[in-house]
Amino acid sequence: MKLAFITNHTARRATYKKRVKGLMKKLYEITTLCGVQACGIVFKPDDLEPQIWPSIQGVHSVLVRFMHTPDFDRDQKMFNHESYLKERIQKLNEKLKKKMKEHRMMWMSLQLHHYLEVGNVPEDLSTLDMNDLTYVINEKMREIDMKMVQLEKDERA
Amino acid sequence: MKLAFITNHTARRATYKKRVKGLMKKLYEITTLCGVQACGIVFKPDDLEPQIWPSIQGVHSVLVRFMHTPDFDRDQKMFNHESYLKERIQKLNEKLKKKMKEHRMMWMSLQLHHYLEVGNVPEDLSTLDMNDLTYVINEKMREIDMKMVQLEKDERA
DNA sequence: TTGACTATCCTTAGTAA
DNA sequence: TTTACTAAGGATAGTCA
Repeated sequence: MKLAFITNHTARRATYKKRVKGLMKKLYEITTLCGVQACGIVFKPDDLEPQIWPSIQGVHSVLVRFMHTPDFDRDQKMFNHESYLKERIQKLNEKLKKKMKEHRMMWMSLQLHHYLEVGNVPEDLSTLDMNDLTYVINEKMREIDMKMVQLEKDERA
Repeated sequence: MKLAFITNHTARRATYKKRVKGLMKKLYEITTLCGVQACGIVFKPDDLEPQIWPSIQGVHSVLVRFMHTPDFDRDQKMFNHESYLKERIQKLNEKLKKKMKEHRMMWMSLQLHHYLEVGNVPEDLSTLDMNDLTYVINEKMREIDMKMVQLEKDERA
């Protein structure tokens, strides 16, 4: 097997699940066998909460020790909340925008497919003034799209 | 082999050396294969410097992120204004996603209906009243707009 | 101590239910 | 989606130099 990013989503997920379990087991084993203190932290891209070993308290304990090692500059602004927040929100928004676009396109194909296969319409929508509604909605959608484009431009600038 | 502390000093040292190497390799593999962010720290009792992966900078990067996870904040009782803000923005993002999804579904249903009606659109459409659904949709639009503005503000702030 | 070297055991990718 | 299974390859305890 090639040691490279697994592009297939389900395969990657499966591998991750197995390997994270294996990793945590290895951590448990080395600490038990060798009497050392260890911790591990793994962040999945879409998961806010990390996988950790052995526990929040355990990780914390290791981190405190780590931050007191000679090499580590304690005065670094590593826990500057504000700058971290900004960065994180920006990334979140980028992801969100991407997802929104993808979803919209997906829905269009799905709906079209549904029409071609089944050929029916939701009944509660059949009495609406479609011209007015679609106009308003399309306007709103365009505004949102433009905002998104603007945001992307701003980010690039 | 029994999974317990190896009392023999040399044997323990040998095992440690091998297993630490294996552990770091596993970390490298899971990050490469699954595109996740991870770090590992191991302290030997007699060694001041820990074994780390991937590097001081890499560990640092993961720790910054870890220090900002909700659970850790809660554990640290760091209920300051910034973490409150972060939580709020997270909730906002979630709500926005939800609204966008709802909105997309409705919009696509409407679009589909419009599509189906093309060719035999009733001529007296303009006499139909906007009903409750129109109101609901416009409400949702406004909410989405407000969230977008809020997010943009937060982003710039 | 360290660095091979293997036999054994473990992990896990792929597969199927 | 998860769970179970298994062959293949990988990790490593024990050993020797």
